[in-house]
Amino acid sequence: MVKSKADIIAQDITAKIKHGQFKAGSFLPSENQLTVLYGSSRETVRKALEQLHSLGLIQKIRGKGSVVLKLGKYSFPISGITSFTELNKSLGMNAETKVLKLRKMNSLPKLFKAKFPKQSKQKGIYVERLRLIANEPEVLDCDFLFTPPIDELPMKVARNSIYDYIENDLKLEISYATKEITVEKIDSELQKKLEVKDNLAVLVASHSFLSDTTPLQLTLSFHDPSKFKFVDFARRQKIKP
Amino acid sequence: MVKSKADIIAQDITAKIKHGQFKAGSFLPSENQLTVLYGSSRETVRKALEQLHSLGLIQKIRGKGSVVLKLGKYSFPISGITSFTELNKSLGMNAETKVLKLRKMNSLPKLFKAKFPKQSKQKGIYVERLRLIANEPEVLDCDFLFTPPIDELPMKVARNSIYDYIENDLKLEISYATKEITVEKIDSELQKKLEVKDNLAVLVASHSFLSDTTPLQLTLSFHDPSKFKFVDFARRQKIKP
DNA sequence: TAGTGGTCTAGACCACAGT
DNA sequence: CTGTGGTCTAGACCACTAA
Repeated sequence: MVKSKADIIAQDITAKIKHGQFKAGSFLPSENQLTVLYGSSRETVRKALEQLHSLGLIQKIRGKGSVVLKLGKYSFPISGITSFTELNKSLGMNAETKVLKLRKMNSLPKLFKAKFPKQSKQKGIYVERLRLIANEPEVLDCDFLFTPPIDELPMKVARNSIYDYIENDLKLEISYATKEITVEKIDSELQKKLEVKDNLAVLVASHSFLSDTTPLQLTLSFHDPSKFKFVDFARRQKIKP
Repeated sequence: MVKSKADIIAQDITAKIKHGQFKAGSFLPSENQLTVLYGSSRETVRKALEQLHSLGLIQKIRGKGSVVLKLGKYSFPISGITSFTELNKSLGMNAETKVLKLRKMNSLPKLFKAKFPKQSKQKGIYVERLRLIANEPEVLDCDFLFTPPIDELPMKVARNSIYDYIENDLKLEISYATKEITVEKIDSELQKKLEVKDNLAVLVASHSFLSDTTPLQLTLSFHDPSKFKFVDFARRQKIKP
């Protein structure tokens, strides 16, 4: 995935915001100034700013300029498609991953059928991983990776980052996902794995796709309710149902 | 809020997708064809398509075209900033709203202080509303509307749509919000209002702002866990933390 | 080779803030 | 009035897909 000029500008400004070079509450240089600074046209600068705008890093005010918004610690990465490994790194959580299961299968495991009833029989790889933070269970991730496009999944990859493997080794482009968050009753086995008191867990069910719309993966993440937190930034839609 | 040419094109294509004129799994007309169809430049058409892309209605594939994605019933409106009233209308839920409290206050109610500790003392209007679907309690919404910009809130507005009042009567532009979803223990009073068995509720805490970054509103929504569902569409970020 | 989307440009005009 | 962001355009070149 090659980065466009607009992407580079967006990342550079993001970095400057993060490092306090552009401070929350103050204005960015004007679009014309950025045009000069980065040696590009105004439309290109505007495409870069549009990215920051939709992420909630800045607010554009007509006639005045672009204000840097103050962002909560978590407001950045949690919504969107971000792997546990990436979150771990960027938040410095020092988490641990235990791989409980990893095997190839010729059809969709029963566990998934309730949440993804429309999936036809399909080969794939099933991975079950427990995530611990400070030695306490936090999330149980159950993944089903479709074959194709994923033919093999080395144990080492499961212990580290599957996304990293898919993007950097297999050179596939993860593009989008649908997610559903609900609260579910869980059985005693799961309750034991997560070490929770109640028989409830927060379930994040997601279905992710490559950029050519090929289905890539189904995931069921069971979270300890007392530790679960989902942070989101949203803009008011112009397009309404 | 005036609509740009790109917005109109985006809405028109969205409508055509909804009405099956452009079918899920098939390709939209090419950008050049849309250029002719709408009598605009290609960049303008592309800005329209970009909106549909980020909403998850289409996927653009280089060298081939833009595919219409099939969207789940709920995938459209639920994330983002959408009022209960709007959701109710678009999903045909036939919901009912009971206003439990409505009064002006000179400082932030205690209830909010835990979730929004950084808010200074501030005048505003407190509204507490119970939402029922099929005569069963679904959500308890507690809102605090800052004064200014909101000076008055007629009872009739609280029973109907506060967002509609803010946007259409007061002509204010609601722009963005931060949200946080957690699972919380609730007291027996709240438990009674929601008519739930467990002493747990899903809490959606949000802070919304006008387009000039003026804080507008704090909301705490307590959901019956067994009925809670949050659906999201996400794209993989180019900009990473 | 022809058609698709991806990117970038230089210029134009507009609406709005602040002076 | 000047400077800001908001919109639109026409044209250019590129990378990719499919025949």
